[in-house]
Amino acid sequence: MNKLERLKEVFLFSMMPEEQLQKLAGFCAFRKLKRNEILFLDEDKATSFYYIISGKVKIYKVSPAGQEYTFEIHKSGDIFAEAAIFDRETYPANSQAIEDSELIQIPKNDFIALIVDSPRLTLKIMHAYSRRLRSLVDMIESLSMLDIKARLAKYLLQNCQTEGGLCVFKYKSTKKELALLLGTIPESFSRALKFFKEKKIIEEKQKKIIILNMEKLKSFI
Amino acid sequence: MNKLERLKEVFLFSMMPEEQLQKLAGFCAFRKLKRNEILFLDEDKATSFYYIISGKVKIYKVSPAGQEYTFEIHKSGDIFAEAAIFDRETYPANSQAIEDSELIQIPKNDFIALIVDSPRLTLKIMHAYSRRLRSLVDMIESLSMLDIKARLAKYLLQNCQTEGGLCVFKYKSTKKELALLLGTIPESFSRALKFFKEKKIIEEKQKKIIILNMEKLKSFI
DNA sequence: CGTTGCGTTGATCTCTATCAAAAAAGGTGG
DNA sequence: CCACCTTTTTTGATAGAGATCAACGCAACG
Repeated sequence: MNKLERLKEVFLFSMMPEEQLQKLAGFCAFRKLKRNEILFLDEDKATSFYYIISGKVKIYKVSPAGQEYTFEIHKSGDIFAEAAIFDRETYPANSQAIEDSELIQIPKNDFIALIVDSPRLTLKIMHAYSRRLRSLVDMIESLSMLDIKARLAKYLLQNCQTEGGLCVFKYKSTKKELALLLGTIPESFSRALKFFKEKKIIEEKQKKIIILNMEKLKSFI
Repeated sequence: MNKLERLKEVFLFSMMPEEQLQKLAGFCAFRKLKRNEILFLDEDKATSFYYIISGKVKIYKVSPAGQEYTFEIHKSGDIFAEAAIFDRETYPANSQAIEDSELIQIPKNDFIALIVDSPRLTLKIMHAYSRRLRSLVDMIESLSMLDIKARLAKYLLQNCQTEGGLCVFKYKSTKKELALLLGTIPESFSRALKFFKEKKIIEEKQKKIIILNMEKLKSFI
């Protein structure tokens, strides 16, 4: 997979026009970190932010007494130190790889320049942000208001696609990941699926879930 | 409350510099809608987006057969039709007040102009978005990983302020709202508070929660 | 003083995480 | 293609967290 393709997988960049993406590819860098390698230290000048392709990176502080406190552990798919892009001049904490990791490093100033002299890009990014905000708020609502069956029903209805008159949801990964995405565990997820299958509301084939009765499914939300 | 103050309450605008906010106040409009009044129709030119001060507004479509389907019901505090700001030329659905409502109407083009010729504003807005994204992701993690006590502990630790050597969390609204914010109900929230009070980890005074033992509180996360 | 809304407490019941184990699905090598 | 092993998924039994329902204390307020 080349640089450009990898960049497109990062949510923040996924809606960027091709032209800008190529510029971005021009100044971003791919970096590999060995386990325990330090990425940056507290108070270092914040020149870049990062996207994790693989591995894990922790963000931590060390107290005057030498006590270490970990704030966050970022994993593959995360963007981090991005606060540095928009406000801070220095990093607010230390960062160290806790596994061998691969990162994309994006220099802050080049990125800001890219944004600033391209209103269209700005709007695209804002739009991407808006959509993401909306979907996160939606997820929070679901988690706090709905039980597992309802969350599953909602998820299927929101993510299905019509295919030969039928609504089908296809997934690539494992059911375990779907379960986690819905804020539950594989066992409970399996039981929720079973529930709808027994009621003939859905049907499973390989890695497809076919919705047989959308109205009934909706009624569980 | 004047126009400017009201605007500051809208998250999207809350981090805008005063100067720009005043411009915004110059071209936004306050509108009142009677129950059942139509705000815009599907395919109408999308000239504005809206913030709801009070009331409820639904977004809906009508099928060729005359069947109506409601997509969303927006309530006070929501921004809506904001997709229109960033990508679309026309509204993607109809919108109608389902209660008497009051809205702030923000013309899209004026708003875009405000953004576009002010890179600093752009960055501010992006920064605000970033922070909000982060906090929402954090909330999702909490909801799916932590029990009520842990969520309360985390929330208090994240939102407390030092005051005379003590860490204090002050709230303005009701406990009911705090409960909902933590994804639970007043009864359970009250029990969680009681749990920490009995353990002498926190103390309540009026609308303040005083953290007596931060270490112990942390240990519940 | 009644009334109204908020907060707390108690009793109960449901949902779902957990633990344990079986079943099914995928690989792998012969 | 089959036997074997690993991983994923399902099923069952159990326990615990938290929602629900009901009732009461309490303050603000007309």
